[in-house]
Amino acid sequence: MSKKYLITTALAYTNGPLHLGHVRSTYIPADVMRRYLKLIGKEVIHIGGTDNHGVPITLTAEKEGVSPEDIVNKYHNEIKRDLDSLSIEFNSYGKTHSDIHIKTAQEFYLKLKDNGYIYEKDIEQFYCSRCNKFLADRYVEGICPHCSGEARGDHCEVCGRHLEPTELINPYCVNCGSTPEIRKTTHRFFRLSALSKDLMEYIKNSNIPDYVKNMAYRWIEELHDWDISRDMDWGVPLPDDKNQVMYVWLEAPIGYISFTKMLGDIWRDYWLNDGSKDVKIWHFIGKDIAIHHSVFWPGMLMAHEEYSLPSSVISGGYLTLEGKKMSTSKRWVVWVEDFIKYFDPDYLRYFLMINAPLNKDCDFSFDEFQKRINTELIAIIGNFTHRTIVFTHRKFKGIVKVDEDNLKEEDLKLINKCKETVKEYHNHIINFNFKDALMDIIHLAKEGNNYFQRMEPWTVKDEERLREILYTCLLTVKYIIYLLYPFMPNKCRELLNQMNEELDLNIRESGLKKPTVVFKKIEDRDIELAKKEILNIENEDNINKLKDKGNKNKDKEYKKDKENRRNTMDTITIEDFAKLDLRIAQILEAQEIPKSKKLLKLIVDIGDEKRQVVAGIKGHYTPEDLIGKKIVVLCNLKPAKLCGVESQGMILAGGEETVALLVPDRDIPVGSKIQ
RNA sequence: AGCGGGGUAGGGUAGCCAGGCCGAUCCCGCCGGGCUCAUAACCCGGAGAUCCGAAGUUCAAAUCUUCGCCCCGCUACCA
Repeated sequence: MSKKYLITTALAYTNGPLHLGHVRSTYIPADVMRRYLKLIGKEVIHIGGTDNHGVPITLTAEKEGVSPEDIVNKYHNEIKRDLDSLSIEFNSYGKTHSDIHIKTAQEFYLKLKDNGYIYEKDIEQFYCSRCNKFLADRYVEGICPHCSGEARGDHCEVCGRHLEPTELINPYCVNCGSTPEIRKTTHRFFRLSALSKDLMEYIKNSNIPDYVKNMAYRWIEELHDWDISRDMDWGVPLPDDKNQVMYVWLEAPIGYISFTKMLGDIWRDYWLNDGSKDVKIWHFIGKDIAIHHSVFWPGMLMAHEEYSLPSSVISGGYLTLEGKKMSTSKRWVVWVEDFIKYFDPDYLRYFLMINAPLNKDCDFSFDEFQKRINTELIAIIGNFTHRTIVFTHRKFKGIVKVDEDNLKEEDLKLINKCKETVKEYHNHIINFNFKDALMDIIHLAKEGNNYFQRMEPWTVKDEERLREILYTCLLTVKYIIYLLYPFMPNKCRELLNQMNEELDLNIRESGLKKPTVVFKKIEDRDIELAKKEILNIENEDNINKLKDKGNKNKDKEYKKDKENRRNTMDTITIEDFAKLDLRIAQILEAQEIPKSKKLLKLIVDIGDEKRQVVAGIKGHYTPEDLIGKKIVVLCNLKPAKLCGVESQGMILAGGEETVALLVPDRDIPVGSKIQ
């Protein structure tokens, strides 16, 4: 094994906080690895940060009427807070919108230029004269010339064909709807194609997982040069043309280097490739950016010539939520911030790592989460550690130590199992098989339980023998804590604290604190509550299950709880109410949104302007019913996109099975304020 | 549509690349028994799988080949 390790995690994009998918595919595995390497005495640093440039951030900023910096700072802080809340630790955590990064990226660019990898070429791009800017591919939509379907930028949504954006029929700017013109502009290109042989060789010899390799090979077969400049002003300015910025995918990965530089001169030990270094660079990422990290980024590093190439790219699979694809816009997502209000962060770390092998897609479901925690972690591992500590405390008030030479065969058998488990676990971790590593711990705890059962320490009268048995159990507990620590650092610290012990594989004779339950069960009610409040669903099945159990008290409690929550949520002041801009509006147009089950798109007159509002009343009202109706609209609701359609307000309606719109019972003018 | 992954007992999942050790692994669930130190936990035993379908290669296939069916993800902000 190498001595030094540089672990990086994908730079989070600062236009939203973190959700469970992010942490499962990237941050938790990286932190587990980091903690493990540190535990076995390696020099390891974890470098991360946020990616702050690119078009989506400028759009969000425009929408919210603030500067891109404001958006970046807001989400940078939220993302870091989420990472902290899960005990994901960094040696350095930076921002790409920072002096050190901009300087590093510009130097990198100039080096590529000096080495002959950058050239200029005129290209044609859409330019929106109303928005006054060049439009990135995905901000132009139009009709596909092949199938007449709806196409976006360089890709047809209907037939799936790749298009040149300029081929689009009736193109329009997604932002303002006007027809963009084609303008010439001079872009910088990175001579990636010159590197295809070297890249092929590099990938073949690297430790990148096979399926990433396969993807990369296919990519390299048709390697094009890379357009690396953009006509906009939010980003890292090109050092040789201040009117353009670097394409984010060129600039962002350089952040791994910039943020290492934040640690001072030691950055050279990790990045400079002078042939003498024994450093492994591991990039933890989500599978969507595997190509960037296995082809583009190594290509950049090769062209630069001074830096080490990644040793491996660890590409995490995707997470679905309750069997369905996550979607931030459809709000089918669990944010880290919300999750940890209900459950222990260490439980999340455990679950996400044991649920499936890292490279596979898998599902997060609240029921599965509860089951795994209660029946595996708590019933097997937690039970063994707890029964050992409680029993020892009762008998001896402290940790007992004995001479290992006197131990019996059955004792040594368990201790041997501990030692074997350490080896197996090690192999699993360094091969990124986190699930298997956790299974090793479960198996060890099962052996522990088995031993405890067979030895029946509660019947043993001979004190010396009892000490031996408990010593064997306590030692096994220490092994379990040691191995579990990278996954559940806080719970393990708690256990060690109770035992008055250190994080290692020995035990000392010392006093035990009065044991308390460290791994607490997840109750059905917590799961129901979380489902309801996080996912916004009431799971009738599970509520029924509670009833079926005949546990009337629980049922009553649950109902009471529910009512309490309703009541506490209700009281607001008149000032709160005054924040709502509610007005009488008239529906001018209404049409169905084809892709959706519930939504109608309405154009409403709110007095001084017309608004597009999306309403979830399809099936309850037909578009014809609605036109001309006067209704109530909440006008100052933050705009949102539903099923891809912008909604600039909310109409008021009530009811569940039968839905009714709120309408004024006398005729009053459009635009009248509700108060 | 293209690309990637996958279909193994009630639910998850290992094995498949390097065919025989597979009369198929492990975790949960289920059934029976035991124990009472422990968070209704723990321990022992058991039942339960035409390894998606069809054809082929082979002395031998869950594992290789071909065809078909089905699921999921990516290709669009997003790991």
